[in-house]
Amino acid sequence: MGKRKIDIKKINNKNYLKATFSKRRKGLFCKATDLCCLSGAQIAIITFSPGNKPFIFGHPSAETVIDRFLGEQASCTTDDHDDEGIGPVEGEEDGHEDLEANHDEEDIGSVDAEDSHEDSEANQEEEKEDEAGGDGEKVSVWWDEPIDENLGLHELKKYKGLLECLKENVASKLDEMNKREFYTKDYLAMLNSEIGSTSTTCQETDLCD
Amino acid sequence: MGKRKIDIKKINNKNYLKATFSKRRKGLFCKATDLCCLSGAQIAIITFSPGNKPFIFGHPSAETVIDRFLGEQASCTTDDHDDEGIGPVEGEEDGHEDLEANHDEEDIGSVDAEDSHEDSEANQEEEKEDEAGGDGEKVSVWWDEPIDENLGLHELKKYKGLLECLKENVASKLDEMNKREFYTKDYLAMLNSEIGSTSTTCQETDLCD
DNA sequence: ATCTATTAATAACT
DNA sequence: TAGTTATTAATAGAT
Repeated sequence: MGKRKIDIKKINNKNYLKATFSKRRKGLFCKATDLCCLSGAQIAIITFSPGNKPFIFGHPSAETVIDRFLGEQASCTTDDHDDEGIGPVEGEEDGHEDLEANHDEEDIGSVDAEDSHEDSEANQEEEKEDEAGGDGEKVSVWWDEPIDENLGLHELKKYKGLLECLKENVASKLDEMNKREFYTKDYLAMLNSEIGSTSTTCQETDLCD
Repeated sequence: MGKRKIDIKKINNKNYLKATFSKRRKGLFCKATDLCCLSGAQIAIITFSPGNKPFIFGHPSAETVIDRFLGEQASCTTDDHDDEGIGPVEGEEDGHEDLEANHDEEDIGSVDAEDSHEDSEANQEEEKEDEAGGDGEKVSVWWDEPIDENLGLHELKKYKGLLECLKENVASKLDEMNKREFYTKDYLAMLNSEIGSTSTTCQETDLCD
């Protein structure tokens, strides 16, 4: 999708590698957000960059989705190939509702090691990839642009749109399933508190620019 | 990117929802694969569709990346906001090498509940989304198109390209770090056994068509 | 499931 | 290192 078609093979140039990883990770997380907003799907993405820095995406939170996955895996000891270690997920707890998140409360939480802007859920943090040596580890949640750096109206608008999107998503889910209020507790409460506006349905807030 | 710009908001039409989720999940996994191949990053994606079916992507395997993430998280009990439950990942085990996968052996393993083509790592499985009721659960790994369905030269070519890509990726990593041979055991061995060809660098094997 | 008009992502450049 | 542009890639709507 660039000015020239590139081969999907390992990039050796460190600078190009870093730039490409950053751009494409951002694009990946953006795609994931779109998918969450459009379908209400639960998605977690764990990425370890070439510099070994973790970048996490999660809706409703990485931990929630991971726990659910691991939980289903654990309860699925039926079929096994041979020695693949962990079996697949299966029709466990078949009719498990929609927002299956038997957790306490975490969200698209963001934690950061250098700055400390742990405020909203839909956080965006930019991690400057060091070198492959990878000594400084960080966790990035939901995109880049640390709030402290590009802090401005534009960023806030993006957050707002994102949160509103999640809000609508949760609302839809609840309406659809009409259960699991604890889910709302975590998000709608947060959303309403974090943002004092009404509704933007996250459509034109250029989440992916 | 379609014939008309759409709002990124919850889709209510069930059929459109399913179609969109399928298409976009495929696109998401494709993007993840590209990123893995290009940068050598470790990525895991856990998705629960609107029908509550899990679709898993992982390189080198979902479990590997998840374990690494959870491991770093566990060893990072330093900073904590308040009651967010789980803290972030931090500069733990700072200089941890590249292929940090203290696991036994799993890979982009694919497990499936209906078919049973547990052969290669870079597996692609198509899960027909049921309805939101979600009674039949499955695990999908790396794309759709179950081998048993579209089984053909085209699919094999795609697998081949994908595996070769992973192979090159692993090879690059090893060359770069020169350690963790167990990693190779899982993949290079598999790759060499699964595919009797040479090298395709997964560039023109249209992994994302 | 395929096809195609469009939009969106991004490689190269600045 | 962030922004711009030419192209390619993803995909919404239709078949």
